[in-house]
Amino acid sequence: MVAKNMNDLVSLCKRRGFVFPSGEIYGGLKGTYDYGPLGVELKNNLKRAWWKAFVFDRDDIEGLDSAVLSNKLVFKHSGHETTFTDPLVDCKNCKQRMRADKLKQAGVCDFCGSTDLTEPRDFNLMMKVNIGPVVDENSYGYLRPETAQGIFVNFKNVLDSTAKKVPFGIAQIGKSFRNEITPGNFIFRVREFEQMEVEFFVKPGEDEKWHEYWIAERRKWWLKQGLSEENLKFEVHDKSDLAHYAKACTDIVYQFPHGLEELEGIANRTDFDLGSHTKDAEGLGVKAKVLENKDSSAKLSYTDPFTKETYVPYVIEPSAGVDRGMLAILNEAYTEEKLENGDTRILLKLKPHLAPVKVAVLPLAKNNEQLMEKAKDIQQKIKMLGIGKVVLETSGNVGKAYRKHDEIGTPLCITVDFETLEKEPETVTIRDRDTMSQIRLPVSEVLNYISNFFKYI
RNA sequence: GCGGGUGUAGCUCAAUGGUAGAGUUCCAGCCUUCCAAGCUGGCCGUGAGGGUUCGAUUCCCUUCACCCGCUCCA
Repeated sequence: MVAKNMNDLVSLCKRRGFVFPSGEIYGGLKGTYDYGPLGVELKNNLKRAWWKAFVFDRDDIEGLDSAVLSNKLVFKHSGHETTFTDPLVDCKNCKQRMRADKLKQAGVCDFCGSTDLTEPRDFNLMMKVNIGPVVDENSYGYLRPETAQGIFVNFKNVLDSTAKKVPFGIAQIGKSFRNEITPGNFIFRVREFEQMEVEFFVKPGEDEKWHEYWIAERRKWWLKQGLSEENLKFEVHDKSDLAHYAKACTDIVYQFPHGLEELEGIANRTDFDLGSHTKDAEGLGVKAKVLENKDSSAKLSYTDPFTKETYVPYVIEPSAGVDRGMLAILNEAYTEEKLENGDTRILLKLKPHLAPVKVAVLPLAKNNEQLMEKAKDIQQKIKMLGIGKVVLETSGNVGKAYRKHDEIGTPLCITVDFETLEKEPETVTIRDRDTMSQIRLPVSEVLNYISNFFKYI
């Protein structure tokens, strides 16, 4: 499948209420978007699918929701204060901008060879925020640049309160903030974004095996969300291109409209994180290069109950972007279909569990009170199934209503017509979004049909 | 942040230094017998600020946002 045009996706998102530029009536704010009535449903559905797969369906992962506001010591010891800063230089000759520390030759422009470069300037990617009513030079903290650190600093709390045994993981979904130098490509790169991360703690030496395991798991999960195999690729990072915390990293990349780009990073973070946040790293035999930590009050180690061996676990981190995931899913689902009469039908072929609206109930004619009453009655019954959003669709005529729900990805439309009123037992038609085919069933069977249809994969 | 481009109705697109228009969407009413039907009426707009001018959506400046390229690694 070919990547779609980003403009078509942006336009649909705006038109139907998935995504709006944030604070649009005031001109917007760079790198921020608001999710509308349908967008929030899709996003919640995606997060719920993730949470179910990794927290509910497994016994070796626990959930967490840590604070966005962070004590600055967390990001001092995580290494972000020093490494989350990019020194950039501009070439005065050809006007290109480059990472000062990644120039092919120091002091020489990669593009035109000029040596007329500006002094390196630091771009700090972390958002500093004043905390507390009194503003002074020490009253700041950070909006977390990643959810991961909230997990590491709670390692001991979770271990003490749940009696988990290594290997085990902690999962978290939440907002993170980065002063991206150049936000762009719609919701792909934004300054406020949402992550879904598992930090999976393993015994040193078993880390590479678990790394491979998680790469495979995560691939399977994205396929279940509807991404196609041909648009999903892997990229193994070069040793020279690793983040400060990682020993190895494999990205799951997706063919977005704007290019092949990262959807999720799966990193082997070694014992760098727990090692950085623990006291007495040296005494615990931490292998990663970490600085001595005199601020932490805890030993972040684990003692094997059988062998009595004490060590600082290694961490495998599958870290996915929610917003990016949603963009990938929208891109994948967006379909333009030529109809026999020459019309184009736009539809979102979303997986049922992700669809913002699960079922639309349509009275064939909205000026008929009996049809309306019956439709409302059936809508109520479907709502009681607890599958999600079920709407009564009364705009336009049936054809229009079908097209509208095609475009927002509603998998099933139930139409209440005159036959429903006339015959016993009462029947309605169920229309399938992707095939446009209809079947007629008694209402009682329809409820079963719908429950089964939306039974989670 | 730098270079280049773009901002007119929810969407797609017109027009003009002199009252900003169409299609579609949306809302209301009439109608309705399964895939964007019809009729009537209605809501909504020159991204924001300033300048030139008798008059600016149009020309100039500033700003904001978006798109493409450079750096981004969810």
